[in-house]
Amino acid sequence: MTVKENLRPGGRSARVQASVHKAVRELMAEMSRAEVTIPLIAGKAGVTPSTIYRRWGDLQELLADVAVDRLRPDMQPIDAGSGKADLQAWAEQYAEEMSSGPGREMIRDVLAAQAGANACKCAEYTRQQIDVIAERAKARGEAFPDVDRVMDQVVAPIMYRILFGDVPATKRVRDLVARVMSTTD
Amino acid sequence: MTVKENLRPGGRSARVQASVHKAVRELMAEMSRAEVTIPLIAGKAGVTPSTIYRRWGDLQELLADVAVDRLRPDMQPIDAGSGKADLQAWAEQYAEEMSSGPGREMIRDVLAAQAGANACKCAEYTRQQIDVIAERAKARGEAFPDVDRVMDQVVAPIMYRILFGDVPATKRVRDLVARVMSTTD
DNA sequence: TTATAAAAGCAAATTATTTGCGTTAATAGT
DNA sequence: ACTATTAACGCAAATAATTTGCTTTTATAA
Repeated sequence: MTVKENLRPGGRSARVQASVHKAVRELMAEMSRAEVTIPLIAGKAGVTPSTIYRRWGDLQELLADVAVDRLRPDMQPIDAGSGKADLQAWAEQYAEEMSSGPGREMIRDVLAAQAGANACKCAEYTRQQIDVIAERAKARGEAFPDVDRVMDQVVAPIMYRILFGDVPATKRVRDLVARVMSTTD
Repeated sequence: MTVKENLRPGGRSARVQASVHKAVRELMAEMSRAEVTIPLIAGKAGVTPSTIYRRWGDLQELLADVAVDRLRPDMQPIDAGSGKADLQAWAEQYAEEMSSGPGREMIRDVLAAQAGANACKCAEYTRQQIDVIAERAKARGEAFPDVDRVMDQVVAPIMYRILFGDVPATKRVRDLVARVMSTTD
């Protein structure tokens, strides 16, 4: 039994959404963000511009919708043997991905949209990844800091630097992890 | 002696910039952001739309330019008697201002723009405020954490929550300050 | 199978953006 | 103080994006 998304007549399944998302991803790969327009996307997706305008409102909302999709982690954090090693490996990869050109653009797209729901989803994805690491550590019998604490002391500083300044260096990420793992409270 | 901004002929002083900024501020006060357009701003500022397009490129860059201006602190952090009290008072006010409706919009405008320079400026303003608090504490002979540390453990978590989720509660802000002031390194 | 309603297509109307060219005004050099 | 120079601005035409009214299509409910 498939899940029905629309409970009323007129539901249009996900065909348009899928082809529009695909068109956005492809266009963003082959040209600069400033050159991507809704008529262009519509043409590539085989739909009318007005369909996109009515469904997403404007380009920013559409880009945010696509970006949050691409920001969803596609795998579990790797198991590096201990909670600290897991968190360190995860944080380094996170910092690298998010500070890359495409990573930065996706974050910007998500934050630039009016609807705040997309940004919340991103934070939720991150939190879930850390949750996995925390649960694994607890299952091993290790001490592991509260997830909120990790969000505050590791994730937030990494993201702040990416958004408001430079790329966080690997050493700095390691320091952040070391600090949160060393403090008892 | 006034500082010359343009070293070549043709410099146009700051008249247009001032009137356009003023028009943006006034329009943003009386209508929603989605309704503000460049032709509207141009009309109110008494300039031609093409002037704005040529000077700022697009609406986002203009809004970012105005926002970073408004985000500049207009006074020194208040002196509450001690480094910890200073930082606590400052952090609470910062969190409140930035999580307010206008505050969120200004941050979004700054981050949504392509040019990263505006975002850097914002972080620089914040860092300067904390610098003042730190210097004052040192002048009193108090211990005070490194400014980078305060950025990581107080400013970044506040901003992360504002951008990616809920409004940070006062209690949480106080906890962040208490933690950074208690750890030796 | 049929009725219904949400979403999509189409095209005209509106609005925003770009661009070429003439004009204005700030500075450099005399 | 005067003139030459050049960047920025105004204007208007051309182009492109967005909105909107109406029709058609299609997924679901009955």
